[in-house]
Amino acid sequence: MMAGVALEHAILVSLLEQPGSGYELARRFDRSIGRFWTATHQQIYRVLKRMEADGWVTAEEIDQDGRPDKRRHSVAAPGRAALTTWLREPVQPESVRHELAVKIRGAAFDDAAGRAALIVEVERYRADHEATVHRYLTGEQRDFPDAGALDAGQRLQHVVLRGGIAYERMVLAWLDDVLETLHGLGR
Amino acid sequence: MMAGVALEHAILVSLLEQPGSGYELARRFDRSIGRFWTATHQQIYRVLKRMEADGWVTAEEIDQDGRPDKRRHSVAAPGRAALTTWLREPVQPESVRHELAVKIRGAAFDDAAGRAALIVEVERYRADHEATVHRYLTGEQRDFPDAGALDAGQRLQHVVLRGGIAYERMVLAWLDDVLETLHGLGR
DNA sequence: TCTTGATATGCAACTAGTTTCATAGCATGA
DNA sequence: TCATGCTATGAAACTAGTTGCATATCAAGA
Repeated sequence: MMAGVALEHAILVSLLEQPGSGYELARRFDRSIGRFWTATHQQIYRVLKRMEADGWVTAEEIDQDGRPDKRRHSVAAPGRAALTTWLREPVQPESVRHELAVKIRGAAFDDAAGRAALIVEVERYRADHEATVHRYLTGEQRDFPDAGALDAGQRLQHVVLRGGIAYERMVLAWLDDVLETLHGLGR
Repeated sequence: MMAGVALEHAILVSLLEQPGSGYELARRFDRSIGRFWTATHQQIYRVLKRMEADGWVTAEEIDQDGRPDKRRHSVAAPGRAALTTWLREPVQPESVRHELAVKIRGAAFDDAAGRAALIVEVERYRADHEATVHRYLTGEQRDFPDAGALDAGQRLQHVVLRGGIAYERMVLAWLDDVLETLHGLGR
């Protein structure tokens, strides 16, 4: 296993927090985990299958009524050992793919119509982030109502969520700066 | 060309700002562009070759004394047209791969020794970001000393740099929160 | 002279991630 | 009954990104 390859590890952490099916994991990656690690369901099912073959996770068939059966995965001892090993490796620098920043610098090579279109896009993008921060704040109220009464795992989940909130707020303030700058070019 | 596939476009923007060799592009990706789009030199040379074959960029052999020859690339009309088309496509959400956040949540499933090791890693990580924000601030002073006397391209580069600075400051504040939380678990 | 280090370019093999497509159960409402 | 939509899993093909290697020029210093 290479250092920095973390989808396996993100899945292990998520399954340790709460066992679940591939489908459930995919939804968690769309919400909570997806804040800092994205993955599609295809990728998750593939990696889950590999981890099962390697004995890192076990699966249990669950009959459900009212909906299709599912396979609930749990972390086995070798998976937990692999996670511990990985946890003690040096942290890789975060990698960012920020398309909007490329487009903003690219706007210098487009005309007024292109910059007007970019303003519209930035406003839409801003609305998305506005919605995200509200979702995070609602989740924070729901999951961590009493900051004094949390166990270790909850405190760690909470500090990561606070990071997500701080990130979203920073983005919103920066997008206001971007919009002001873009409007300023027209004057 | 798929939407959201932006290495080509990041290279086009960088070459429009300033023509240069693959090597120079790789250094820019380590510094300025790399703030929001990472790429290794191997990837850059490969994509550059493809863009040259597609007529998006042209290359000119430059004899240098005191160092090896290089091939300076410039954007050709089809490349500029491709960039304009891409600029007007909807902006994809930024994708984040934040390994540290996974490890913080993972620390709930490690022992006290593991958490102590994580604290050391977070401190090292914090020092890296501290150095980065200083580098950005120095670059800001150097490249944008007089905010009133900038052309459109410089203003757009400046607002992206301000985003980088805001991001780094947010990260530093959050890492302080993380360290406090990790220390709090031991008490 | 020999080593180190920066500049400069590139191939080959591998791993990770995305996109498209396919299947199927079951609930709800038109 | 039929369409829609959510739950649930997965294959196959493709594209992007990483890692390891290879090569070469030239400067500076041991």
